[in-house]
Amino acid sequence: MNENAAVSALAALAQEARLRVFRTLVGAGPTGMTPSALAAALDIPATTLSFHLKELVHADLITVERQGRNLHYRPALAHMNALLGYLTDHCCQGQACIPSVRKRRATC
Amino acid sequence: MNENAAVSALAALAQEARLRVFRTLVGAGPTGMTPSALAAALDIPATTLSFHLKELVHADLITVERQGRNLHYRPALAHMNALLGYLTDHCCQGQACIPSVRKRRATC
DNA sequence: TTCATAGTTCCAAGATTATAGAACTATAGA
DNA sequence: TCTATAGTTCTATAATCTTGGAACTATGAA
Repeated sequence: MNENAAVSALAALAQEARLRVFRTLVGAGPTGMTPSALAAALDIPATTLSFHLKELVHADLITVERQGRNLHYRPALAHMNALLGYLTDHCCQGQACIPSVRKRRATC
Repeated sequence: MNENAAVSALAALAQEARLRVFRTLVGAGPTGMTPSALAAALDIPATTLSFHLKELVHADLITVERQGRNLHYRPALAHMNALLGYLTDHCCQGQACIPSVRKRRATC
């Protein structure tokens, strides 16, 4: 994860609808969710949702796979974790994390 | 850290100049840095820098304190760690972190 | 006071992002 | 092939963000 990728991923998550989409996909687990299920769950018009899904795909935070007539979107947890790693590295640079966080993070 | 605060913090970091400012402040340690030092280090015009610093302050990611004629900006590490905690919680929801990340995160 | 330095706010322009209807593409089933 | 369903792309509009010069505010020193 470099600076550009980090900015892209952060920008993708820095929007209420997209953060909700991502969180919902994470909650859905490895099966993923179709756009129609997401649209119903989050009450977002199909075209708007499609726009946001594309943003998340471009930022490598979710993946998509077709199964018959449906698409399945899934969270790219490895990339999300790479982002967390990048932020962790650059928030701790030159000093220790504050203890409360070191503890909470280890229980993840 | 709630959804709104997370979106604000993510948006504040989702911009190349601001991410660099934040990283530079983290690197500077507890003394912080003045806007002129930041402007020199990052080659950003004063007005543009001031705009970005305000965004970061509004997102609670940095703090500012006047000392005589100078201002000292410092990273708000607790808030940054709260953001990481929020993201960690919502990326791991319902399933374990992938192992490689659990390891790396614990060494932070 | 007066001046210089540090930094901000004001402002206008340009660029980017978000929203959602209409039209289009792809797939499965009859 | 024809039709219905799933989803996307096209398009226009509105909103928001970014940039940086000019003018302004605040502080310390002479």
